[in-house]
Order: sequence, then C-alpha cells, then structure tokens
Amino acid sequence: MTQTDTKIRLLDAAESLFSQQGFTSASLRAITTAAQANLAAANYHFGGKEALLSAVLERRLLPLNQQRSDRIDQVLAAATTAGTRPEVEALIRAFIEPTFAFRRDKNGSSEFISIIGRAMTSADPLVRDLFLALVQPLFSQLHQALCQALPQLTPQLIFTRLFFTMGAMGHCICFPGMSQIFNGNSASNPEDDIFMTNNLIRFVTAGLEAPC
Amino acid sequence: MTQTDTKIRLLDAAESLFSQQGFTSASLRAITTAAQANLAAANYHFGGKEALLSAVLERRLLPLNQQRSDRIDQVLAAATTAGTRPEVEALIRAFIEPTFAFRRDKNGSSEFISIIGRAMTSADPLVRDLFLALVQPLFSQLHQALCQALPQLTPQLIFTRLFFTMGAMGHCICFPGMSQIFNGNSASNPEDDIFMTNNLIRFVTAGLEAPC
DNA sequence: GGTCATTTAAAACGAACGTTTGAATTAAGT
DNA sequence: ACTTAATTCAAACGTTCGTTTTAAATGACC
Repeated sequence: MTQTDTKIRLLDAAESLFSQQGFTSASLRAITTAAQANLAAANYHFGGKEALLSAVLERRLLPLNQQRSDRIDQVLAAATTAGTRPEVEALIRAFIEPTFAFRRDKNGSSEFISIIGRAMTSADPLVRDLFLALVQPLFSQLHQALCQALPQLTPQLIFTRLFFTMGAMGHCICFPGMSQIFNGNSASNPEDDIFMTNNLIRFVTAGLEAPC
Repeated sequence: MTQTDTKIRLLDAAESLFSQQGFTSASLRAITTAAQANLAAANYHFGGKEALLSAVLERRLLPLNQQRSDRIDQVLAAATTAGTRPEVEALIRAFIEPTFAFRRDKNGSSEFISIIGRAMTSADPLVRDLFLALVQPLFSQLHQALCQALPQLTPQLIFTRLFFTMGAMGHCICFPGMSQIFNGNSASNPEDDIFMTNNLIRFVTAGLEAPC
C-alpha cells in the first residue's frame, strides 16, 4: 500500500462524500474511514480539508475543461475553414456534451459532477471561489465564441443568457440520478442521460438564439 | 418586548443567516445573537433548528406561492374567456415576476429568495424535502397549464423543459446581488433586476417553445 | 397585590468537528 | 544490514455545535 494508493483512495472517498453531503457536512473522519485511512492522513497528504477539496476539484476539472475547450476550438476552426459563423448549437454541444459524457464514462466521476453543480452557487465563498477560478477561462472562451455566433446580440445580453444556460445545466447535474426521473425510470441508464442532454441543448440553444 | 417580537426577530435573523451561510453553517448561537435573544429562545419558540428553518420557509413561501398560483389562474381564466390557448410567456411571467418582485418589495425577503434558490438543489435532504413539499403543488399547476399552452409537446418533454426553467431561475436567485453584475453596476438597483427578469422570461419562453 | 403561566436567562450537557502531536511502522537508498 | 526518509497510527488538543436544564424575570388576570 504505497503513498499513491492512499492519496487516490482519499480523493475518491472525498469526492463521493463531498458529492453526497456537501463540503461542510462531510467530515474528515467519514472521508478517511471510507478511504480506509487514518484520520491524520488527510492533513498529512493534502494539508487540510480545504486543500483536499481543491485537489478533488482539480483532478477532474482540469482534464474536463481541456476537453471542452478543445471542442469549442474545433467548432471555431471548422467555421473559419468554411468561411461561416460558428453555430450556437455546435458551441453549446461542445460545452455540454463532454460534461454529461464525463458522468457516464469515467470511474467515480458521476458523483464528481454533482459537486460542481452545487459549487457554482455554494453559499460558502471558499467552495464557490475555488470552482469559479477553475472555470473562468473556459467561460470566457465560450462567451467570446458565442459572440461570434450571435453578432446581432450585445455581448452583455449573451453574457446574461449564458448565465441562464449555466443555471439550467447546473440544475441537471446536482444529482447523479436526475435524468431518469424524466422517463419515470428508477435505475440509471445512459439513454435517459442522452435524452436529457439533447433536450437541454435544444432548450438553451433556443433561449440563446431568441430575438432581442 | 413581547413574545411575538422575539419570534419575528428570530425569523428575521435566521432568514438572513441561512441565506448568507446556509442551513448547516449558520449556527443557532449566531442567529440568536443577531436576534438579540437568548440561545435557548430558538428551541423554546420553534422546538429546534429544523423547525426554525421550516418556519422561515413557510412565512415567505406560502404567500408567495399563493400569489404565483393566482396569477397562473388569471392567465388560464383569461384564455378561457377569450376562447384561446394560454400563452407560454404569460404563464412563465406569472410564475417568475412575483418571485423577483418579492425580492425588491418586501422587507428582508431579498435574502429569503436566495435560500429557496439553493434549497432546490441542496445536498441536505432535510432542506431539499422541506422546500420541495412546499412548491410541489404550484409546480404541478404550472406544468398542467403549460401542457394546455403547448399541446404539440408531450407532458414528459414539457416537464423536462420546466425542470431546465427552474434551474435557470434558481441560478439567478442564489445571490441577492446577481442582477447588477450583468450591467457592471456595483450597487443593487431595481432596473438591473427588471432587466434580468425580462431576459430570463424571454430565454426560457424560447426554450419551452422550441420545436420538438 | 397576589397568583399563575409565559418568557428569558445563564450554565452545562454530550457529541462532533479540524487539526496537531509524537511514537510506531514501513519503505528506500547505500 | 543499517541509516534515513516517508508514512501510518492512536491519542489528545481546543472549539463549536444543538439541545437541555433550572432558576429568574416578566407578563396577564382576578
């Protein structure tokens, strides 16, 4: 049982319990117990509870943001090659699809996604600022891309509507099993998730493209 | 200083601190101190912290929901009189406008609104269920009304899109001073709030009316 | 003014929290 | 095998929490 093992088990346990109970309510005792580690291990490996949250966020969010950023760049590059404006739906899809795919594919990250769903509007400025600092560049990138796609709208209005988009999406990812309730299913399955994702994309695209 | 005085001061202080710090982080000690009451007063007048939250929610939410419900009924009645279908925008406006007007008008309730913005997606099932039980009838009423307004869409799809609507709106009310950042203002003012409200109504109306 | 219920007050309860300590244990390097 | 660094462990630190208790103060009513 090496150092890396314990660190990863701590990150996994923290991710799961932060997701289920929130940052404040999930105690280091519960996290270290779930990770089969000693209570002091969290402070030894990360330096404190806040630093543990930071590590949990960065482990998943940095790769996810890179993926979303790359897809936005691909949409912009294709539009440039074709000599057209980027399409709103393609940009929104580039942003939203990886987020929900992340929840289906990676191990344990289905619970992570609900952390960021709540971090966005957390009452705790510590949690909120940690998250916002990590997504701010991506948010600006998407905003600028949407300004290209919607030249008839002011950047201010696009900003406002992008804010609504974040709200609609954040609401969907606050609970791991949100998508299945739309179809009345009790067990989680990929089809429900894809149904919700496509409908969300259609919804916010229509909202973003609404006449001024 | 009568009993009513203390109860009201406790509700006001709890509302403010629950809003700023969340249910778990806001302690009864901080609340009773802010209310200029003894620590034991919260348990004496309400029976416990959970019951205090319940009282805080009911005090504001019952009148607000009545107001929203009445306005939805008015839209439906007007459509029936005119022999037409109710309009989506009118129904959404009936639901959203009182919520934001509530924030501007009533004393102290600007902070309350951010409580319900977060309660909707709270990780704490106690907070979440308390809120959901209070809004479920109104939610069903709005859903049924929207089904009348959008007969070409399935109730299931309308439900999904109404869920997105709740997310977009909930995101806007999580912070008292959210509306002003759209216009770059530092101080809160009614115009920013109305700007956001109207744009939110336009955004979700377009999303709800999007072709299937 | 005296009686009784209501409300306020100070103090303490046990439990849970994040963090720290110092010794014991394990792994790594020579 | 020995030394040294890294890791794990049990225990305790001081704080804060929601709640309860018991007495004092305040109110209403006859």
